[in-house]
Amino acid sequence: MLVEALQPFRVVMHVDFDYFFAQVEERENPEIKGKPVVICVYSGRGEDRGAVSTANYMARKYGVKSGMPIAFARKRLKNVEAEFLPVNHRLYDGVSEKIMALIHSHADSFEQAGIDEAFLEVTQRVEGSFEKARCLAIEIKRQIFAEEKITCSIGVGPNKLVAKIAAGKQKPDGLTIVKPEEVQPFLLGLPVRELVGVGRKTEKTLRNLGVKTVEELAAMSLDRLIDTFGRSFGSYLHKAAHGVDESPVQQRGQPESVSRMVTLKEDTRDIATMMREIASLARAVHSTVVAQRFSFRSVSVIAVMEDLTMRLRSKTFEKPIKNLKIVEHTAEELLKHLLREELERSVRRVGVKIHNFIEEKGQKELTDFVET
DNA sequence: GTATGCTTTCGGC
DNA sequence: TTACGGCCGAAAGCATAC
Repeated sequence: MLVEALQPFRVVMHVDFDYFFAQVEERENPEIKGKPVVICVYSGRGEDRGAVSTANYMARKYGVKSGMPIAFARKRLKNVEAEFLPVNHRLYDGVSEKIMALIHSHADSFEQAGIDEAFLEVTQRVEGSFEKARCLAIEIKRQIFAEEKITCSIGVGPNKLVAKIAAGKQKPDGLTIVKPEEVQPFLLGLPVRELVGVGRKTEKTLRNLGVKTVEELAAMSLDRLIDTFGRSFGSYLHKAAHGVDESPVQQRGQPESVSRMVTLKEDTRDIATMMREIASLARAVHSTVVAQRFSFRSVSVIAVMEDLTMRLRSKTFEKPIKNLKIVEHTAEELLKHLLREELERSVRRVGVKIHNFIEEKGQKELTDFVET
C-alpha cells in the first residue's frame, strides 16, 4: 500500500519530430517554407517516377500523402507553386542523431523507435509527477528548437502505448498529457485502429465482430480475444484496450537485419541482369555489417514483382558466415528458386537482406576464413 | 501443449 | 494509359523439438 503510494505510476514520454524530412529541408532552405514541400524517392525510371516519402502540412492539405506515386502528388499540386525534393538521408541522419542525443540526456532510460521518434522513461526525474513532466516536455521542446530549429510533438502518459497515441493528438508542435486517471476516457472513444499493433487486417476482423472503438474492444472478454487472435496478440489487445502496457522503455541494440533494395531500369526475368544489381547490394549490406564486426547466419533475396507484390526467399546457415562471395552465391540461388515458383510475372525491384547477426569476438581464428 | 526456430508477409515511417 | 521507395521490426504461419 505504502509502496504503491510512493511509486504509483510510471511517467513515459513519446517524442515525435514533426514531418521530419520536409521540416529539415525547410530549415536548410527557408525560402521553401510557406510552399507545399514534397520529399521524394526517385526510382530512376524517368521524370516523376517514384514515391513520396513525406510532405509538409501545406502539401498534405492538398491531399499529398506518404507512399503516393510522385505523379499523383504532381497532379494534386499542379495549380500551386510547390517544391519537390529528393530524399537526403545523410542530412536527416545527422540532424536526428543530434536531437536524439539531446533528448536522451533528459531520460532515465531511452528508446529510439525510428529516425524521428523516441520513448523516454522519466518517472524518476519527474518524481512521478505529471506536472513536472509537463515542464520537462516544454523544456525538451525548447531545447530542440533552440539547438536544431526543429519542432516536435510530445505525448506523456503512464506507459508507451498511451504516450505514443497522445503524441499524435496535437500536431505539429503539440504537447498532450494523459494522466493515469484520464487514460480510460482518453482511450474509450478512439477507433481501434489507433492502438499500436492494430492494422487494416485486425481492424477488419474486429469490425466483423461489431467492434469499432476501444470502448467496444474493452468490453470483449479476454477469452474471446484469445480465441480470435491467439494467446499472445489476444492478451495484448485486452490489456491495450484497458490502457495497460508494461513494456519497458529500453535501449535498442544492433539492428536485427540490414537490407538494401533497388528499382530495376525495367521489369525483367533475366537472372544476369538482376545479378548485376544484387552483387552491389550484397557488397553494401555485407560491408555495413562486417565493418561493425558482426558475422551473420541468414541471407534473403527480395523481389518486388511488376504488380508491386513482394516475394522473399531466405536461407539460414548453421554456422556464422562473413564471406561476400557466399552472400552473392546464396542470393543467386535464392533468386533462381524464387523465379521457378514465380513463372508469370516480371521483377520490378530486387533487394538483399542479411540477418541473424553474431557478434565477432576474441582473436580471429583460421576457420573464420574457411568457406562454409 | 508449449517452446523454439525459420520463412514469409504485413505494415509503419 | 497509367502512374508506386526503401528501409525496418512485428506478425503470422508453419515445422519440429521438448
